[in-house]
Amino acid sequence: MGRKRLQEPADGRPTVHTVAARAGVSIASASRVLNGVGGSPETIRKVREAAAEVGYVPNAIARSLQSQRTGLVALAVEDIGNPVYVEMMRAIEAVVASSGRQLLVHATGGRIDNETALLRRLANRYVDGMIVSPIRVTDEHLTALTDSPVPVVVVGQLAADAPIDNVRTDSRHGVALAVDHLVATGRRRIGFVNGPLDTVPGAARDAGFRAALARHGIPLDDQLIEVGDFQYAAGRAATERLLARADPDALVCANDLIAVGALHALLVAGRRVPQDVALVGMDDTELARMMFPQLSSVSLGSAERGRRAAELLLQRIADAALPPRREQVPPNLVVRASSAATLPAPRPATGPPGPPTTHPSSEGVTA
Amino acid sequence: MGRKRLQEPADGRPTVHTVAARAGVSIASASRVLNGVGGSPETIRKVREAAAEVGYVPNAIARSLQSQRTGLVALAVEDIGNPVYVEMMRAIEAVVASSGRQLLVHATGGRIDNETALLRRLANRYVDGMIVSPIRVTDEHLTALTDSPVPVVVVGQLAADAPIDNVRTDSRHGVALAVDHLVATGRRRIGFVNGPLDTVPGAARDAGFRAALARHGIPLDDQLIEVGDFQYAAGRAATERLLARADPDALVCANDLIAVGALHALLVAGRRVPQDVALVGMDDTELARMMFPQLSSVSLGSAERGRRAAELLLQRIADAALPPRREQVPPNLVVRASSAATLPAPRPATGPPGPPTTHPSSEGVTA
DNA sequence: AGACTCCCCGGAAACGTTTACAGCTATCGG
DNA sequence: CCGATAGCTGTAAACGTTTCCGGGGAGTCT
Repeated sequence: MGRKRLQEPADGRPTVHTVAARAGVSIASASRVLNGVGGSPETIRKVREAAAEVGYVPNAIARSLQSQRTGLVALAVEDIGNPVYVEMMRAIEAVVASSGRQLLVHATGGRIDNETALLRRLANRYVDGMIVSPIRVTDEHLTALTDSPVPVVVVGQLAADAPIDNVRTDSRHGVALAVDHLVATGRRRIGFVNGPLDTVPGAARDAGFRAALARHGIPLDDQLIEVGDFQYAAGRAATERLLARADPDALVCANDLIAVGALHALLVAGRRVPQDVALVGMDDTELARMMFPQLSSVSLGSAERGRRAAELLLQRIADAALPPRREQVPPNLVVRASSAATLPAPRPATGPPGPPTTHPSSEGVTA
Repeated sequence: MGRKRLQEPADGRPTVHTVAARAGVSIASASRVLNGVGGSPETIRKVREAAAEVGYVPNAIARSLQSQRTGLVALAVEDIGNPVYVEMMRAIEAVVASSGRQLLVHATGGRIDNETALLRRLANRYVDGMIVSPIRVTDEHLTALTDSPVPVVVVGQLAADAPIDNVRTDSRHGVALAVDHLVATGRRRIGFVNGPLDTVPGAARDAGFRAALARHGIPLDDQLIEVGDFQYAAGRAATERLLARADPDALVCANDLIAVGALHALLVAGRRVPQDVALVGMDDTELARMMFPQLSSVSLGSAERGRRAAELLLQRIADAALPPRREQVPPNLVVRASSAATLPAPRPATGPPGPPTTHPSSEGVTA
């Protein structure tokens, strides 16, 4: 004499049992109709009616428990305030949404323990997959990535033999594009404001800068290199330090936030941009176009990388047996007003400045 | 002769059954030990050991189904690229994380159908609660809010009698602060670049601007008012249109993105800021401090509003019977270089400009 | 007419966890 | 020495859904 299951939970919300009882069918039939699979016309009508009457909405958790997927995809980035991640997130969100899933965003603050903790928590299956863009990578990190219980795609540099889906760019080459451009327009005392050297992007950009100078036969001057965080304030402070001890005629910045900080520092110091100092940022975010003058910037294809990472992830979710894949998005220099002048005019003592130099607000020329 | 339940699922991941079997105890005991409630020392040792050996991680979905909560909180904003929402999100995330929950971020794009759809989906119980900052509110929207099945907190203006937790600011008064400041420093031809008038913030700011001018006895000049989106590009375009037909000596902008666009348009047009045109933004985001000159801006306490909204939400999740509450965060003008000059010097035909005016990069003075 | 196919339906199992309940042992107090 | 009590344990139900499986009815073909 089994006691009949409660039709209506205490909190009053209808379940499939409520609907089934009201329609006078079994929960199996009700479920089938609600999922649009099977059911006679009469049953379909009755169930639909009952569902509408009680305002039935399926419980996503119960559904997930049954189907073993949550319809959630996570994205973990260092700093959600950095426009480059906003662009990447937008691209990812578009792909993810088109597959009927939702995006969960985590800010790791670049702290590595934070990120490994996140990877560990993946094991509890709350998301179907994760895209992570780590700026520091340790061995522990790497093992957490490789034996993650849910699919993971990494955006960024990764050891060559790591069997992890990976979409990267070549930021070494990106820095080279910037240096080539500056050298070609007559700059020689080229400074570099970088992020922390113990990060993957920081190290790559540093190597790229040194190699590019060497290729042009320009001796490296340590006084022209500064390091800070990948943030506006750090970029501004680093540039102030650099200007206090050296006199660059161009500045390459490791990302756009740093470049904006550098621009601020240059203008405060009375340098004209680009006449006295040419400026090139990196990431080509919206921020670069907002500045006056507009900033030249090396696009690392963040939106494209995001889009591809999302596609890789969706494919892997669909088929876990896929071999690990690796995609690469080439960097691309966009020249704007901040580095447009061809050569640094010899600094006029106090020349007749005329009307304020009208910077062409050009939309930027792709190199 | 009931067939024994499978100990190990096909996908090989350990469940509490696996652990229990390995430890030689019942799943109930295993669960109790793993949750730290009860268990003899011997049982505790055995279960802990077994769990460690098989690398057991509890399945969050099953747990959620049982406990009726997911540990997820959603935030829905119009544009994730707007720094003001980034600041709000950071504040919310801090509170939410300190309660052991995670934040799910939705970008609605300001499309209202998108937002109501989101509210509907809430009924599937995928999150424990939601913070929403709508820029347009319809009746349908309002009913979706009021009879939402999960707790909702609204950040922004709302009809006075809506029984919904709500934290707001007084952006009318915010605009008034800006206008007062500009009038006090000698400006008279004050322009206004607003967002769409069919949005709640757009309408409030418009009303505030008109009221403030009236209070100072300054006649309203429609030529000095422009409207666009709450975005950089729209702000720049709107300012260009405004400058083409009028000659303001100050500009109030409905948010910082618009203000940055306005700054760009002003500089391209050869206007000096603040000497020719004083500029005041709104929201006081990081962006305002990045610009050169740094932008004065009316802080609407977005971080504070976010923090309070998160706290309201957590309290309501804990106790659904609470009466609806309403909190208010006062606006606050921060004066920086973009509106620092006390009065507009009569425009020199072509005066001796000397070295580029060194804008003090002051940290801003709170009014 | 009988066998076979096809479709629909309902019962019940399953997803993995927590927890109410009852039974057991051991300890302690009287 | 016996009863009460406290603490631990295992069985089973519950969360809400999907889905496997077997039964039954209607239709069709031989």
